Amino acid sequence: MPDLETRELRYFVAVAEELHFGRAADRLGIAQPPLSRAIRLLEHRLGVQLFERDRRGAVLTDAGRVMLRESRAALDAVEAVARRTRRAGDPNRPLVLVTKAGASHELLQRLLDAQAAEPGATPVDVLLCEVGEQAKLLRDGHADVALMHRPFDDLAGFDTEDLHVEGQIALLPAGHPLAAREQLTLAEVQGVPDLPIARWPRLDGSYPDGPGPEVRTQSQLAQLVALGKTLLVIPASSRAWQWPDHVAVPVVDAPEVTTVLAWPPNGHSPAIAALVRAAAALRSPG
Amino acid sequence: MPDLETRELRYFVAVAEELHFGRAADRLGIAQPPLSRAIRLLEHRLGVQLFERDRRGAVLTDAGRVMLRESRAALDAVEAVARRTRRAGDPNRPLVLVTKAGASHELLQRLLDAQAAEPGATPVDVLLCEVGEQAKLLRDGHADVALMHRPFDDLAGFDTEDLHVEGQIALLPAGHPLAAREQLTLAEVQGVPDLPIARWPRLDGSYPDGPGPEVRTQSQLAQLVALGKTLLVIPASSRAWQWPDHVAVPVVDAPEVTTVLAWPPNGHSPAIAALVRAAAALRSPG
DNA sequence: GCAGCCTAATACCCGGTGGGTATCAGGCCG
DNA sequence: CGGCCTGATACCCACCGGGTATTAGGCTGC
Repeated sequence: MPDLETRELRYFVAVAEELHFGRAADRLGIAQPPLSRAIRLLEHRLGVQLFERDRRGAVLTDAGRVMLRESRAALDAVEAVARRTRRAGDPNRPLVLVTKAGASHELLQRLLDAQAAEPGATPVDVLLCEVGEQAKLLRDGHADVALMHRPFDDLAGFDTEDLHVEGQIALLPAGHPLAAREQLTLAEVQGVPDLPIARWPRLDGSYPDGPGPEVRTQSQLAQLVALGKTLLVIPASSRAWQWPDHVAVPVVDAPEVTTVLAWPPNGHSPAIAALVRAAAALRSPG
Repeated sequence: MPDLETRELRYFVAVAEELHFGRAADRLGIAQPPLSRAIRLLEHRLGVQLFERDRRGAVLTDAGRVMLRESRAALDAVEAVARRTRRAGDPNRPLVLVTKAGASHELLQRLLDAQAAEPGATPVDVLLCEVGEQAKLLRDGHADVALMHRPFDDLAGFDTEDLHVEGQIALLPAGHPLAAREQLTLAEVQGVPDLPIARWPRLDGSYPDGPGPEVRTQSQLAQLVALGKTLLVIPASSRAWQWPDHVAVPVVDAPEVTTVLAWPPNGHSPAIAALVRAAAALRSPG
């Protein structure tokens, strides 16, 4: 049985995401018949049915869902080969550190300063991305290390070093009754009917049910808070980007948030190792 | 720039491992000229030199070493797609748990019993492998979960659950002077000139320097111990497979060994989740 | 109930490219 | 200097991945 080719994986992923052979073929820039044929050959080779063909398109079987998950990981790994190899060929390549736009700059600044102070330190490029994208960028080789937040981010499959632990605060409009409180509980925060908590997309892109507005990016969220449409529970250090007329109140029983440095587990490059050392040194005495 | 195909990765890995185009072509079952061409196209597409061509074959550049590491991971991921998808299509597939041959059966037995006791438990197949192979089998989809040992095994990239912590013992011939002691230290054990400690291969397959015999498998080792050629420092629970005329003495300052359950981080299948729950429950009251 | 559509599947053709064979080129060695 | 062992070049072929045209089968709506 011949091995899978990445082309076949890309074809499968396209169909699995579109659930429609025609649109998937469009997206791939090929015609529909060869795509249908490729998928059926794939099913035949694997001995597994991946789609239930329906008049209205196609739906994934259980095996298809497994394959989709695995295929995405494999394609990221293949992309990472190309990216990391190219970057390794560049003699004075910088490290790429990715972090959420809007997260605290203070910790990052200290980390960069500490690392730059070491002799022969590799320069570090900082890449800002939207919430939840760090893991993908790390996996597909766009970035070398990431600042992430437990328990929010998907840390599966990475090596990590804890940098900082902090509590969370609620961000409220200044005039709101709760804004005068010294502290709040999660129950109180979740029970405010006029300020429902915004909903973030899940890993698969869908949104949980609930009254709050759907939100994809930090800037959307910032705007909604400015409009007084929602409230936020965020790490204390993120207070930096609150609007002038908002108030931060500690939420005493919210889970603690740990800022971690994460990197892909394979073969520690010296540059990454040095950065991790700097990070570890930063934490213990500080 | 077209994406990398797994065929190209396999070609590259073959050459990188053989460091010889002719032998690599042999191994791949193709002729040498197309292989040379494929590699040079690859270098051209990536814009990176991967090999220094020498008369006596080829040697890897720095970028080539990066690519080799990344390629192996990517190929494992692609293989895992096929394996896991096939297995997902099998309606009553068992979970495959891999563990080192020769490790303690006691803990494993308790784990299997605990899991089997739950209603609707998935059957579990046990796969035995040689030292250090678990990680690869887990990565390429041959196994679903593994019993591994920190700090010995390569746990990078897996989710883990600690199961058991224990000290280590030295295994000696019964007649040896140190066999009469109540306990030993690492320094004493390493200083026995007539019983040098055996050497295991590193991750890349090479052996560290030293006086002890080179060893690849548990059975080789068992034989050497039986012959009185070497001594062992091993987790206390592995005492089970000692020969009749050998003696176990605790090594007080040896690092503690943690037995962990490890599994690939992507999308927790219910079956794995149930096994992990059983494992966690096993640990806390026990 | 039949016409029209929207889906995926089938039939068939074509060209690019991956692979084979034969050969070349250049150092090391005897 | 001549064998020889390396990778590189030249050239050819056939396979298969992709395109176009068409079919098949439902659901929808008039």
